[in-house]
Amino acid sequence: MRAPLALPCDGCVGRSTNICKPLDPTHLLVMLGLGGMRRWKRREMLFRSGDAMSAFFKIRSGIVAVSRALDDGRRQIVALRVPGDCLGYLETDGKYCFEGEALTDVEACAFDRRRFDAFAAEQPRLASAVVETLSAALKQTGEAMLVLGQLRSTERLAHFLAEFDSLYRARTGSTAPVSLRMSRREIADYLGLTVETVSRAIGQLRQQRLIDRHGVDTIIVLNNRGLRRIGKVRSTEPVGVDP
Amino acid sequence: MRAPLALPCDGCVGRSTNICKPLDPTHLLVMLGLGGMRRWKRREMLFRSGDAMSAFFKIRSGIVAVSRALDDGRRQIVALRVPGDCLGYLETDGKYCFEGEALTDVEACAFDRRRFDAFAAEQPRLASAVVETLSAALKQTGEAMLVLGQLRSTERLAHFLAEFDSLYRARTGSTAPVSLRMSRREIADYLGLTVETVSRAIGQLRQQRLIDRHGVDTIIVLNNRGLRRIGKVRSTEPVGVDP
DNA sequence: CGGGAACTTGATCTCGGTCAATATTGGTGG
DNA sequence: CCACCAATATTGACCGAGATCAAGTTCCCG
Repeated sequence: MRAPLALPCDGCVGRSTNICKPLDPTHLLVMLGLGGMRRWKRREMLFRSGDAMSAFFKIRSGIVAVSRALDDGRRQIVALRVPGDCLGYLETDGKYCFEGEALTDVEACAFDRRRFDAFAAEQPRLASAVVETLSAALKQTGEAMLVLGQLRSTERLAHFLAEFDSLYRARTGSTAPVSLRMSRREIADYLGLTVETVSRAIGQLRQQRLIDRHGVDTIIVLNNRGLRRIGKVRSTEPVGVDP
Repeated sequence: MRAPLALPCDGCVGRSTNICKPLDPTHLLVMLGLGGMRRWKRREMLFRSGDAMSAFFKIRSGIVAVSRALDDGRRQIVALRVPGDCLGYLETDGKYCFEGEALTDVEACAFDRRRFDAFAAEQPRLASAVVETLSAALKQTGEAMLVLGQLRSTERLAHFLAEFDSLYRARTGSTAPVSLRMSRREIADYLGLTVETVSRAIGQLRQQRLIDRHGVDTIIVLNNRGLRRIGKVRSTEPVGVDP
């Protein structure tokens, strides 16, 4: 259960205004002051580590990678954010402390942080939603640390694919094959591996008939349960039954 | 800046009551209903993954490891919590989702979660302190993912020692050598390495005169800055100057 | 089509894991 | 307080997963 933070940009697709799921319309207008919905193209940065922070974002469509880089070029993708998720919330004395990069074309609402904080201070409901969101993120990163610290390369990939597949299905309700839209480099930076190793791991899982490919960036999950077993996913999904 | 969450157990050492840094004494009595201060001995569990969650904890003294384990024995320590920190806050449908193990003898205050939530819902100040605490934890885990995913063994150890040393100094104000009180296994489980590799990495850093040892579990940091350079610590410390 | 980027595949190397043999150490009881 | 012993740590030899280096190959996109 992720992203319980309901914000006014929700459910506004195709309308002429961003405000339609109100808590309290008067306040929402204030919050949206920073610019409401914005768009980014694939590979563009929503924000950079060290930039002065003004806004955080709630994704309407697309996928964003939140990452942290070393001077020597190594980088670690710390989380993937999908529609409904928030990002760009963490700061270190007024500056973003991670990078946010659009992995696909992205639409997101920007919220002025100062105004949001002021607003949340008077809205216990909203404040506790923020706590929920942060708690969920913290659980995820705990799991991610287990993956990075303890799993081998193929286990890591299986874990990732199973989780992403489940998340994608849960969010879209779709049965269509998942299109990752992530390059090998991006997957590698997420899993703490090299592109070559990711490539080989994909080969292995394919040989085991757990996944298949249609084009480079569409990976079809044939056997979610099998992936979960290999990836040591402890959780309760998936819903459907497969071989 | 960690652990901004001020709770009524703070500053109560040596008094006959736990309540002395009040926000509002009437409410605090309610919150403390679960039992106030408790003690654990080294190696005891404060809570286990899967246990029904009733309380979370704020550490008065000692160090606690928060971890996640695999069925096959592998485990990953996800965070170290020191005096002033809270832990045991995350849950998955009413159950703890991590393990909390005392690395030293520990004193901590237990807070009934339900009552705390109810209380926080009416105290915007407290709610935003929770947000602060979770945000800080999330920044830490982001950094930890970078360490696990991108750094080599000696870099990981250097990073860890530098951070722990700084944290320890900041919290205690002491100049005395840091006594880790962690076994090689615990360090290994934190850094995603084996005990042998940790042992060898300690040897290397010692050869470089960056650290020294007095007994097995007291590691003396001789050159914090040097460790930070090796461990790719980007942050702003340390305060003092050393060679 | 053509060219360049991304991906795959193969060969080799290296870091860290594994296994095994000491060496320390700290806790316990005499 | 000391001696002993089990637990923990160190060290060495070897191995293997994954990194690195180097070709190919495929896939986009103009």
